Amino acid sequence: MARRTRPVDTDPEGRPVRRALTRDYIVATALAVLDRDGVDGLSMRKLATELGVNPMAVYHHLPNKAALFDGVVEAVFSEFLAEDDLELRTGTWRDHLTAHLRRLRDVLRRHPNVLPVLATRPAHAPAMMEFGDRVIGLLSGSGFTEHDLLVIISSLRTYTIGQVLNEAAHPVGGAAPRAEDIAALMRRYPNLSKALDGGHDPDAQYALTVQCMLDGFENRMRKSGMDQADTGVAAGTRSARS
Amino acid sequence: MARRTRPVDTDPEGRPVRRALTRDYIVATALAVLDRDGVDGLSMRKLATELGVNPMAVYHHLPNKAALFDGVVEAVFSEFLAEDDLELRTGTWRDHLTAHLRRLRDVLRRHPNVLPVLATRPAHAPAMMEFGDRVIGLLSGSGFTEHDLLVIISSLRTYTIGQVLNEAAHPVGGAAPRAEDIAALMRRYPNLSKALDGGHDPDAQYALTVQCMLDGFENRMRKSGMDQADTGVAAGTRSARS
DNA sequence: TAGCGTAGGTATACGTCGTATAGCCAGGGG
DNA sequence: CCCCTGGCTATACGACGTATACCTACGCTA
Repeated sequence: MARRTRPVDTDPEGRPVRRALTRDYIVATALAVLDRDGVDGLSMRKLATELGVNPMAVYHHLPNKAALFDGVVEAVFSEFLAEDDLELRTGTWRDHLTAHLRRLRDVLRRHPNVLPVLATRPAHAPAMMEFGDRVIGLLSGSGFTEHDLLVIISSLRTYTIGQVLNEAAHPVGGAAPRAEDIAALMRRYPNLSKALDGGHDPDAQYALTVQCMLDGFENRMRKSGMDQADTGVAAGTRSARS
Repeated sequence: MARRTRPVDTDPEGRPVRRALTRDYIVATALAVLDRDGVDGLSMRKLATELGVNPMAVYHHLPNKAALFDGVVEAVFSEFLAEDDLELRTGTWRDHLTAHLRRLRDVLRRHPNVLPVLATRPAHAPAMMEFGDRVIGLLSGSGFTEHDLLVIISSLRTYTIGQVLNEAAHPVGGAAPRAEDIAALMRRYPNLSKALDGGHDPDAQYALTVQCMLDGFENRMRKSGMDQADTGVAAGTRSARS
């Protein structure tokens, strides 16, 4: 491998075979490897060969592996923010928040292998702050204080990430569980079994919990109805059971 | 090291210096090391020297490191269940649930370094199932269906774990952030800054969010008031702002 | 009591990991 | 023209998880 030592190598037809190495390109490749091979499958050395480069080359753009992980998490949030920008801003504050969270959940579910990394890197990701800031700005006229909006959005974000993490269930040290073992184990718990017969729909559980949380926040924190056409939403959607 | 090859070595006074090696003893030692040195500080080799034993000895009691992590998580949950057993069962369903969650949160906060491991190992821990099962049984007479109770308890558990994980903020790949950097970064987001002046109390946020979630669940899912002395709790605690 | 299987430890080794250190080399500014 | 510097390579080190093989005292049966 690496028959030539030149910055731009060429394939037999003479076209460049290796892109210029930048931080963004490295991070994007790392995200792809992570999606494909999981957390334990992403090593600096494998990343380097994926880039067609010496392992140490990466260290000229990123100080260490932790910074690489930071970059990957940031990339995922950037993906979310890009999608989020496309949405129009109509409807009630509840519509805004639920749509926001749905997009967040979609992006996270698209990268299940990033979740263990993302979930343990909470507050200091700039994209995460961007997330909070824009939602607070968006809903600042809806009758909540900024502080309350921060509580709302960060609690919902925490729950959303945790829920997607639960559904993905990719333990950080390897060792995926087998579904039948779980089922066998659960038979030992009668109340759990009773709660689970008739199946269990995680999507419905998520949606229901979010609506309940919004109800609760509105009930305790909302000062008055400053939002247009937004009265009685909680009561009106009482029938929205799964 | 290991001057004698016998299962029980002795110190100069002749007392045994090494306890018998069992799965439980290994797991307990691993938990102690994890608490002290963090996830990246727990290796099979360090654990073995901590036990005064050859690295491979551990593999006679646990198949691999993932199983060791499973055991540690199980041990933490067992700690929680032991404390939980001591509590009396009086008061309303809200009292039960909030007390339950407070104990869970306390135990988790006692082991911040276990959190990244625990949070990525969600459903198949027997102690976690025990958790759900007993709460469902405890609250089965409170006007919720078993299925709804499962939704409630698992959502609250997910939020609780995520919140403690956020507060601990120990990223899985190393790289702890510095508080001043976070503050500097936050100044770039005006809405966030406005929301955070006057300080931010994570305990209050947690308690408030839990109460709001309980309000919401009660509002949408509770059939009738079968619990004693429990009517109007949500409205009655409206003034319990932080 | 002699023999032996086995449980539970040790010894050694392999391949992989993150990354420190040092060298190499083309492009550009004096 | 020469040298500095930025970006890549080469090599090396120590730690990691764990496969494999070996050893040895204990408890069983005959």
